[in-house]
Amino acid sequence: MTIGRAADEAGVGVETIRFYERKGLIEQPLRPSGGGYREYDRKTVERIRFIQQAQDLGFTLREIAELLALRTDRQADCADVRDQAIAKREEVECKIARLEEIRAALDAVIATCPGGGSLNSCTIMEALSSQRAKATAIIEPSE
Amino acid sequence: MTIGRAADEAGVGVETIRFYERKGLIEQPLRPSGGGYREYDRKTVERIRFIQQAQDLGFTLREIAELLALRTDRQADCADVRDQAIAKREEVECKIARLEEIRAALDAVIATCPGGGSLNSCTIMEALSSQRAKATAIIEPSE
DNA sequence: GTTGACTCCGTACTACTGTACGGAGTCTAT
DNA sequence: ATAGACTCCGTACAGTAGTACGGAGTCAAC
Repeated sequence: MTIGRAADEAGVGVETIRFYERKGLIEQPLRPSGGGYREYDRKTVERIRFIQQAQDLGFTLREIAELLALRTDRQADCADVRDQAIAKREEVECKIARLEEIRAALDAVIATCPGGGSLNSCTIMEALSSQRAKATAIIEPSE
Repeated sequence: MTIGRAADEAGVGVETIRFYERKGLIEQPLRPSGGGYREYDRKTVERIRFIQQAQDLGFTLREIAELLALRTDRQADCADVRDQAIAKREEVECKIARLEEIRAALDAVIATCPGGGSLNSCTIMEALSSQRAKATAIIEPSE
């Protein structure tokens, strides 16, 4: 299998494979002695699919590299992977919480906005110009 | 006020101010004729605070530049700002939904994980190695 | 009048995940 | 044997939001 074929099989671009190689996520096959094209195998394609799956779950390439390293680590056990997944869940949870804060703050400014008229009386602009340092302060004006 | 003082007042680094200047978010004060330090005023400090506030609400610098442009636009009205806020809310909503999907998928893999033993029987690794293209497929195994 | 702190300015680098480009080599089909 | 498609390889660029560095200029205080 040439790189182009492997890319098709894995559903990524050729450049993406090269990028993963540079990043050490997948090994670059040796070029046949005497020149010619590198030969990619099915395992590499599966490895790329693994990377895509993990990305879908929110793992960064760096984290995926760790997961992949575990795969070849004889000492590694399932608990290591589970720990990673739990940590990632934690992280996702934090991001959600932060975004929910932002959403609430946006809701608050939208709700008080008259929706028309000059910018001088725009409550959103006022909120942004306020001295308060935190967005959360906007939704919790009592201090 | 020198740039260092302005940075302190606004709660950012000197380099951040210079960066905003390069990006056109704030205007660089003219250097006094004959050389010397640039003079920053209170308005610039407030502009920087505005930027921070808007960032806290999830706006990118590019979007903030637009909001700032509206500020000096005589034609602009409150509805323009409101539209921006609503669009941003939409966007935040989407991000939350996507993260909730990821969280659910992580919950699913964590739940089925035995939590110990060899990697060969690790259900998380299996899930990542599966042929399915989407993370959502993991939480909805019926096809 | 000199020391130390600060500013000015351009450039390069950080992290992240790729994408694009260009010239040379190689493979396949006709 | 040659055209067209593909590969190889290094390098540069995309966007986002800064941070770091180094040498020269400037300012205030002692």
